[in-house]
Amino acid sequence: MSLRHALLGLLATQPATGYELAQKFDKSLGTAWHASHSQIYPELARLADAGMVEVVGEGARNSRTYAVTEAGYDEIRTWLIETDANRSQRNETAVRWFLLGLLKPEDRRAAVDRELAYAEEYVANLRQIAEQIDAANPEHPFRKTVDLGLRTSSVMQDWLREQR
Amino acid sequence: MSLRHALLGLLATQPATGYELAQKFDKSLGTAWHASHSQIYPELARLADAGMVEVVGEGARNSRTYAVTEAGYDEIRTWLIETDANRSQRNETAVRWFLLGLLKPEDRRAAVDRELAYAEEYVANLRQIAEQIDAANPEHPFRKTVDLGLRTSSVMQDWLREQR
DNA sequence: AATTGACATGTCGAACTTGACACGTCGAGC
DNA sequence: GCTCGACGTGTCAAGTTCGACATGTCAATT
Repeated sequence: MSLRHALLGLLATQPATGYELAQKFDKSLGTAWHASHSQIYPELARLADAGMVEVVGEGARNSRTYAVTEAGYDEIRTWLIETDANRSQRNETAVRWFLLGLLKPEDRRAAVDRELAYAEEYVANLRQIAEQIDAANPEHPFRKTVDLGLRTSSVMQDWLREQR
Repeated sequence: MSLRHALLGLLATQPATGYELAQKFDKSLGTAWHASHSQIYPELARLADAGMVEVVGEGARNSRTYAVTEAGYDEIRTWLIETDANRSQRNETAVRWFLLGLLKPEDRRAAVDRELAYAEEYVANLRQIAEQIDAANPEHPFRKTVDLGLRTSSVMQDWLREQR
């Protein structure tokens, strides 16, 4: 179950409320995994039961801020180093790109242009995130992942242009 | 529901049995979507009910070969050109890479080496597929997707090496 | 003749995910 | 004082996916 580790990872970077985690999923980890609040809250409760996270503060509007415990950090470490990765993927964009070759040239062009427009948007978003991180803390552990995203996006954009 | 379109896409390339489709999911489309036979058979039946695929042959061991109908091809086309992509993703490998930055240097090294070993394997597999396609039919609609895979893999390998 | 392994299809329960519904708080602007 | 929008947590039904169980065929080896 990656949701668990994704949550632990986000909390390891910085303590947060369930609400904030839901936002971070879309903002930073969204390329890798998506989860909505209806999954996040119950999973946070289970993680707290398991002693992997703990409430470190309560704020307005009944909010609870969680942080990773030692046990939680161990869980991340074990998962990354000792467990075999589940390589399962689900990427609708990739399915679409796969099927591009089945279309007639004029249809393909329309589909490719759509994808290029989206890619443009996506890269702009990544650049913005990169700037935000650089301004706040260039040593942020996720900074390098943003770079990876930018590099692969560049390859993908080139490829899409060739498919027009 | 992308499973449906993934199946239609694979069948559009070449008629196949449910069993063959399950293999192709791992072999070619596996990077983009995974589905096991327990999903594939029922979905094929639904597609047949909807008139998007039809049985074009029956072989040994009660096997049925399906092919895409005109209606099925229309469905692919409409999906690619007119529907908005669902950008949701689930990629455990990416989650792992994201969390790499949280590890201590020596731990990170171990995790990165694991990932590099897997990437090596993955690229070797892609190269083999590329050769097979080139030998059989270099114009195969999926050939270009294999190239994309190779290019992005190369970027990812470079990135992983930098994280050691 | 028996065994083994790939071929081939199918079902079912458990687990996961999504999207809608539900409730309430706080701050800013009118 | 009221309204609106963001903040914040929660549940539940419906749909999707996974893994295990189940059944049987065919070809090649022992």
